Amino acid sequence: MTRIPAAERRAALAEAALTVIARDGLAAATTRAIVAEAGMPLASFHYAVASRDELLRDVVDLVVAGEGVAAGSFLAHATTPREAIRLALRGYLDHVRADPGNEQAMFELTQYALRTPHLADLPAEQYHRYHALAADLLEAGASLLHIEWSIPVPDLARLLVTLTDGLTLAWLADRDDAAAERSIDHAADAISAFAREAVAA
Amino acid sequence: MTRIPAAERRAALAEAALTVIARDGLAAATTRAIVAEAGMPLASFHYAVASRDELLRDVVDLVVAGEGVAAGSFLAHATTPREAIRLALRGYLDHVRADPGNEQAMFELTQYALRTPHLADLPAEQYHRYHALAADLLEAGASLLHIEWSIPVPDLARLLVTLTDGLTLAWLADRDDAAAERSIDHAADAISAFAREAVAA
DNA sequence: GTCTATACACCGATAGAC
DNA sequence: GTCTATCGGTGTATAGAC
Repeated sequence: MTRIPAAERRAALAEAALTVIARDGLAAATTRAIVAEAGMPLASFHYAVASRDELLRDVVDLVVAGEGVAAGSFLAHATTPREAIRLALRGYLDHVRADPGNEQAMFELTQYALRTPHLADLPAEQYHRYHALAADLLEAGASLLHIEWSIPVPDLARLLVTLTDGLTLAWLADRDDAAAERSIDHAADAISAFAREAVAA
Repeated sequence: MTRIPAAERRAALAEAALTVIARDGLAAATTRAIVAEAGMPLASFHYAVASRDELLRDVVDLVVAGEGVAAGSFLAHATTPREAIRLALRGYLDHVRADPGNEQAMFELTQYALRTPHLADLPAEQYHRYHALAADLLEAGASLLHIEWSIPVPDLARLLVTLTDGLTLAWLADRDDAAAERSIDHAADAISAFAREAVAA
């Protein structure tokens, strides 16, 4: 077989692991299932990565990075804060509906990491990045709409992530599209109350 | 050994399973770990219950019932809608902080059930009961404070559960008490905007 | 360097002794 | 009815042939 650098194999294994977790769940993501998905022999696994838990660390990085890409480009068409929040949350829900397995994978990984001593630091970092991402979006939206937020942006960012997590969990549980959209509309009403006209610079 | 009815053993096993899951995680809740916790021989497991998955069904019932008990008695001291929401969410967060393992157990069970064909119907039922519980609390609060909600109570109930789920996930991930309390304060501001003076009956 | 073959622990579930 | 002993299968990880 061809010679493939270990770092490259490692990345391919992380991708394969995410595919398996999204499709079949974390419990089904055994080393055997992962190498089968990646088209590698079993022994390549521990050649490229120290342990299954170490690979899951890479997978979390992968998921968080992907979430960042999905979050942008909703604000472009909004003309009011309420519409901006509503479109952002709708966009997020669409993203979840289009690929529920990926979102489930994220929750399963977070819960597993919290229970695993070697990975216990991961969820805090993961949420720190979510909060930073939400804060960036809020700043961008404010500048675009010439408004400012009446509470600190980090606080509002956390509240926004709280809403997306909660919306996702409820939708995953009951798949009630109409109820989810009503939640989003009400949440947009509530959150946009924190917007006010910007004072001139 | 003494003769113990199967139904009683079944209940004892569900309690033991919840203890193990809350302490060590769902992955660690093997049939062996559960019977060890319950002080029973291994064979008693499949004598009392058809399969491990069937027992997990009982465990979800147990968790949901427990959640119901924890939710009451916050409203008693509130004099405004904002305070009512704030105290309810604070009370919930205190409950999570006092026993994080129990809340983690709930999330792990929900995600597992979604992945398991025989249990796939459970999460919808579970969230239906959460939503009903939240709706009851909102009705009680409204009657106590002589207000009414400006959006349908089921909608507001779902939004409230969304917030508790999101708050819990973020706190489990980063254990940031101060940030969680700020989220609660802002959420209470936002949600209490849906309260208005009641029209006389 | 790469992969086949295997070690060893633990899983859910049950047969069969008491 | 109750429990000990065990089955068949799968898990992570690795030794050793190529």
